[in-house]
Amino acid sequence: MELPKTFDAKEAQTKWLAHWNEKNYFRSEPDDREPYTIVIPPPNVTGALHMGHALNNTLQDVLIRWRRMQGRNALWMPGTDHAGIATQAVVERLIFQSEKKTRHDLGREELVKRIWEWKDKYEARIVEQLKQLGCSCDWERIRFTLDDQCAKAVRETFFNMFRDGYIYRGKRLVNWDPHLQTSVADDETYTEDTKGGFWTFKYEVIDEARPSRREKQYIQFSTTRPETMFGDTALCVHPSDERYQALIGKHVLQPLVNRKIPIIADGLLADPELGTGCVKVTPAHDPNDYTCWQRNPSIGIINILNPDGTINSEGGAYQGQDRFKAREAVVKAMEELGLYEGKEDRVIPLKYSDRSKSPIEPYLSAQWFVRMNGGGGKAEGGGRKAEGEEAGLAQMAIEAVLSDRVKFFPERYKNAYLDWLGEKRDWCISRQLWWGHRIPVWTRKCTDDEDYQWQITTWKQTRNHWIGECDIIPDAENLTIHVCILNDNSHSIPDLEGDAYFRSDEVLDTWFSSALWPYSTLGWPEKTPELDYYYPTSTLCTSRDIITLWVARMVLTGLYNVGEIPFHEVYVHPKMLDGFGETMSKSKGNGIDPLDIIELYGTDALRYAMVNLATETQDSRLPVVNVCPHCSAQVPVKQEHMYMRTKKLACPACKKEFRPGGPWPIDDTALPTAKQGSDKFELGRNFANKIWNATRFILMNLEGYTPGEIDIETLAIEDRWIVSRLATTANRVTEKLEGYHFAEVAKLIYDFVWNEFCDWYIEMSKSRRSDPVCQRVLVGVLDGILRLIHPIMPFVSESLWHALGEVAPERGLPFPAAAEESCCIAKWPHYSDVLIDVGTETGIARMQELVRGIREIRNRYSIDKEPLDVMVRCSASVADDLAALSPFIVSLGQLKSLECGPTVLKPKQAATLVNPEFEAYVALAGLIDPAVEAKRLEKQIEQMRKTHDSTNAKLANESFTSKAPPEVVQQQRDLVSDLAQQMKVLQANLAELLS
RNA sequence: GGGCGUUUAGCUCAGUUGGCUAGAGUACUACAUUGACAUUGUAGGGGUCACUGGUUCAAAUCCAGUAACGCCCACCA
Repeated sequence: MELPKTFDAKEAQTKWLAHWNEKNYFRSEPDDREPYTIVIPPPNVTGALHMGHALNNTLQDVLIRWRRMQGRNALWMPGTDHAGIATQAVVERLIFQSEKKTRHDLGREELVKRIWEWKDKYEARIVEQLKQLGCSCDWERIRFTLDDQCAKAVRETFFNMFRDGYIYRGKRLVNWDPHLQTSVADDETYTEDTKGGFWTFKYEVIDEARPSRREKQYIQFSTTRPETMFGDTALCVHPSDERYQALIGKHVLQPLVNRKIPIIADGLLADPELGTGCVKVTPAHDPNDYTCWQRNPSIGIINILNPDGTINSEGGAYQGQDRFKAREAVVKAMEELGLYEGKEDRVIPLKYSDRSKSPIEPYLSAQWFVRMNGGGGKAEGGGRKAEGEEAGLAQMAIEAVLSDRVKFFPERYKNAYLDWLGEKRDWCISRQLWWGHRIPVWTRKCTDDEDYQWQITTWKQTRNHWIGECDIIPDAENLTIHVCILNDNSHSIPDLEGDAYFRSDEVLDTWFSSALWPYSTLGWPEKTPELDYYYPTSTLCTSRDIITLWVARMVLTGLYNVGEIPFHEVYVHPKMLDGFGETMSKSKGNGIDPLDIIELYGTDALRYAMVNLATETQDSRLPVVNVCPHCSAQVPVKQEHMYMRTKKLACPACKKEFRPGGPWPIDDTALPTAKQGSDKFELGRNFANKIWNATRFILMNLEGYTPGEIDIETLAIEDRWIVSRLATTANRVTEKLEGYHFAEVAKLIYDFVWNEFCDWYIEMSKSRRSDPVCQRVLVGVLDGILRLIHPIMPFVSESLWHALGEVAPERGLPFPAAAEESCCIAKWPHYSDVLIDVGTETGIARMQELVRGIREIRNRYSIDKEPLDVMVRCSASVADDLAALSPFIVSLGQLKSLECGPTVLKPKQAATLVNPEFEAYVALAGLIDPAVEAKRLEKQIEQMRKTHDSTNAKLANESFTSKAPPEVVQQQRDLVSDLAQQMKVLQANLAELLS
């Protein structure tokens, strides 16, 4: 049997993807085994997967494949996220580009239809990419956060929270676009430095004790937005600002609307260093003032704007004026009143709407919230409550982590989670969008109080009987009634609408449905066998920037809805940065397309690189080069190529032009685009090829292979060694996986395969080609390697698994067994500690040191091939060990002769190798230049002396010998005596050279 | 401004509870070449562990401070 000379990644990917699919290996259904479950962080359907996804999903697949091999019933639940604003914005932009139509031109139904079409296309693309990555998801279970089942879960959650009083109607400042008359999400806005002003005015202080006092007292304050003055409900100073101590608690007169407003102290709002140190408070039109009002609710809050950006009736005479016109008018009026103190020009960061490019107004608007703090307070008996729910939803989620029921890896990320939840800020769940779960609330604006009362009575008495489960939130202030019904049915909606209850236009925050993901995907609210079996899931694997938005909310809703945490462990992986230490993003144009990498290096190489850079503490940089599409030369990427500023580059090698690689929005037909590459991926590709060729070699030398038990007692030392190293490695790999130390897993396997198995064991096996024991060991170790490598590099391992299976279907250490039909379902290796033998490992290490020393001397004297004579002076027991390995030392060191023992004669001209356990003399008659060799020896001795003397000095220090642990002191003593011994040998040799 | 990180070889990164002469990969240099693998092999050079103090017999490692960088959150009337 002979394999091709190199591993063909593309061929293997095509072949095994189809094969695995056909065999249905990744299907999981509840059974008697212990489950291992991961729900995928659903990628947004906004576009293609990027390297962050490649990292995230590779790590999940490693965990899933590993656990599957361990015999767990492994389910990786796949799916995608509708991603509200992000998706809607992308589709809207595209429609506008191609058809010059806005969403208002299309209408809600048409836009949503278009987005669904978009979703179908991109979901398919994402699934295809995940498959290309080798992800072993149970694809039959794929879900979407906006599908019917998720909608059901959303509806159930919303209804329950509504009924339990966790959902309430509240006011909140939103970004209002007066031009489009809609609110916009934060990420739909951009901030631009804009010329503005910094005006200083004064208000008159009302002296209540002596109202007739002649001399009026004023207080100055500054603002960038004079027109909001009608909405001022306070002035604010810093509590420790000495200038204003006497004024705190007094009132001033707002002259334009003749309102008396207080002077308050708030250290969070007022900055004594800025302007006059006094600031006006306009809660309805400024986010900071708004939070100030929340801290000081007594000051009140007044909205002065109409939805179109004109001043409303609160502005008195200014009603109807546009806000910018009003600004000038206000300044003029204040000036006329003698209350204007001056203006300086200032550049102000101003928020604009992405869509209309017009300035955003912070605008007070009614929204739906989920209460985070305290019980809902509405559930009377009957309502099912999770344990600890009285303390509030946030508190439940906090305690789940504090009690270690949910564990974070690395642990430090639990701070981010706890800090954020600790603020217990209510969660605004309504969004003024069209793409998402529509809020299941119908609202009636009642005509008068009588109507309002009648409606409430009706609800209580009759309507809820035939509409099904429903609940209401009455709003007496606005004579409004909100109804939430659990299930739409044939008569409920017409009935409601016939009675002038109209459904909310708004949709839910996209995180509301994501928050239910771990159990909505398993069928909740139905009591499915899946929910019972797989929930709580095992591991959540995510990136740190959504610990708050997503992880915290999953824990919270999981406890509320299911009464149980959603996952036991949260693994937070590092971020991938570009070569300059910046996060990769589309707008910067510094992203890398995983499909480029797969194309150039293969999936296994990509996966290896991802695992290898998933270190414990650090984010990882990934410097890339452009691979010239003409000649494949590697052209480094420079920072100025980012933001897609560089449209073309000339290849320094072939002088032809190309476009730099990256996430370009459109294809350029005129100029070929470079693919991007990196040596990080070469490492993985080379490694896959190394394993391929090691297998290739083994398969070529298996003539006459018979399976059989390995008796470790009678094994040759090198066999004993590699078996011991395999057992050690496998057991450590398992440990590292359990702790999510992915990079160390990659390294352990790489080192074992390359530096031990290939570099040494296979080399040693070459002189024993037809030895059945050696064949069994080779096959057995290779078998273990393929299993170990499979979670990281599934394709190459599967290819080799099948190739090996043809020749050696029965194999194993120490007992042979029939190999499984696929590496996917092969048993994860675990070797008994009996196989580990430290003594043998040190014996081989000594041999390796000797061989390396001989090679070094060969190199130093440029002796290519000529066989050498080597004499090793050592103790009798070391001599025995070396004798057992002497054929290998002779062949690996290309020796003519090797003599070991306590009393060997050293030759006159020899290069010396020293070691605590032996001295080796490599006979080099006539080849040594005594002067050069002497110089080298002197240098070596000098270095030894330095260490020797400093260590000796340390030992002479009594505090060291008394305070340091005895084993450390002993180590140092041994070091000194070893060095002394070795220096003696070298000096003797030096003397002989010079004589 | 608050929080969390990072700073070790030209580059990308390891370095467990402080303890042998600080490691790997890559790049570089020299040599090798038909027998598993040039996606290779053998060897070599390359480090004031960001800086300053402190604790300790002993600091890359622990503590404090400084500087630079990154991320998250808040904010600039």
